[in-house]
Amino acid sequence: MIAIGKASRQSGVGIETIRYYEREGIVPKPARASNNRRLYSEHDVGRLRFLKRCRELGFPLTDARTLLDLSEGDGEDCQSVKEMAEIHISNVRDKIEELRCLEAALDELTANCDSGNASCPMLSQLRTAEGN
Amino acid sequence: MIAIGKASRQSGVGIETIRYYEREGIVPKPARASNNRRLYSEHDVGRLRFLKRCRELGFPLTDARTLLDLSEGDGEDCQSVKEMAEIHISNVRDKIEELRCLEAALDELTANCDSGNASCPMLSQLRTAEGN
DNA sequence: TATAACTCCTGTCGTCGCTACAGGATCAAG
DNA sequence: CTTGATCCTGTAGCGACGACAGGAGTTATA
Repeated sequence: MIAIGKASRQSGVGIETIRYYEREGIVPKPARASNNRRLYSEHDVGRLRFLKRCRELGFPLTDARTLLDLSEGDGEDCQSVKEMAEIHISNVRDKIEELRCLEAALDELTANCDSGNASCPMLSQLRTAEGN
Repeated sequence: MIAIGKASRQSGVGIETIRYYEREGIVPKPARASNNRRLYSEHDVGRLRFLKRCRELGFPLTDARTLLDLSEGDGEDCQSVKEMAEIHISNVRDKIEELRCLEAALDELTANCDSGNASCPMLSQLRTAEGN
């Protein structure tokens, strides 16, 4: 059983974040030492690592929580997992598309923006553009 | 001079958002009618539209504010505008790249996820994966 | 043994850009 | 005169933490 600092280092989840997960009920309350300090087991650290990976994959915390629950429950519901993942993938793809449009629009706006210009073409576009 | 609801409709910026911009000092405090209601001029509405377009282009609000200031100041500093825009474009590109990596990782994780599976390959990956 | 330096505790506020109330005043139309 | 739309101020909530403050306990060094 290790203290929170070590659990943080071993899992890659920040100390404040671990306490936040506890407050939010994402992870169960850990054991406490006689001096009131939190004590984590290997299993607890594993949970934190699991959550970390879900977050790195961009899952919202509520999804991460659900995935953790699915992972710890008996009879893994692969179908539910797949559905969640596919919704998430679709959101990611939408976001990519949105950002590509943004990128193109910004490129176009700054195309004629050069240091020699007296009046900035980007600003005048921003002032006068019709709603897209 | 029009009331806030009309200004909202004409600019596409929500009423609460307009008041928020005012509180934050993004736009100057508008005139007030004798009944204490805000009154907006054409120019005020133009400012709101300008901000709306900046936000649609993904600029953070502080940048939008700076762009607005540049736009209203005398002697437009096209160079500054370009710099801000290029930093923003670079952020957008980074984000796209990040999301593409995510997308690939998610695709791989869910590849073997089928309804017939007793134990979910995605969950077991999440449990055992080495830190990337 | 004294003290410094570290880790931990609880609790609260700040981030970003709004959005959604609550609770009230005022206004326009029928 | 009543209904309903619009407006006002002020505050709280979102997501997912991060950064304190202020205190208590622990470990390492002189």
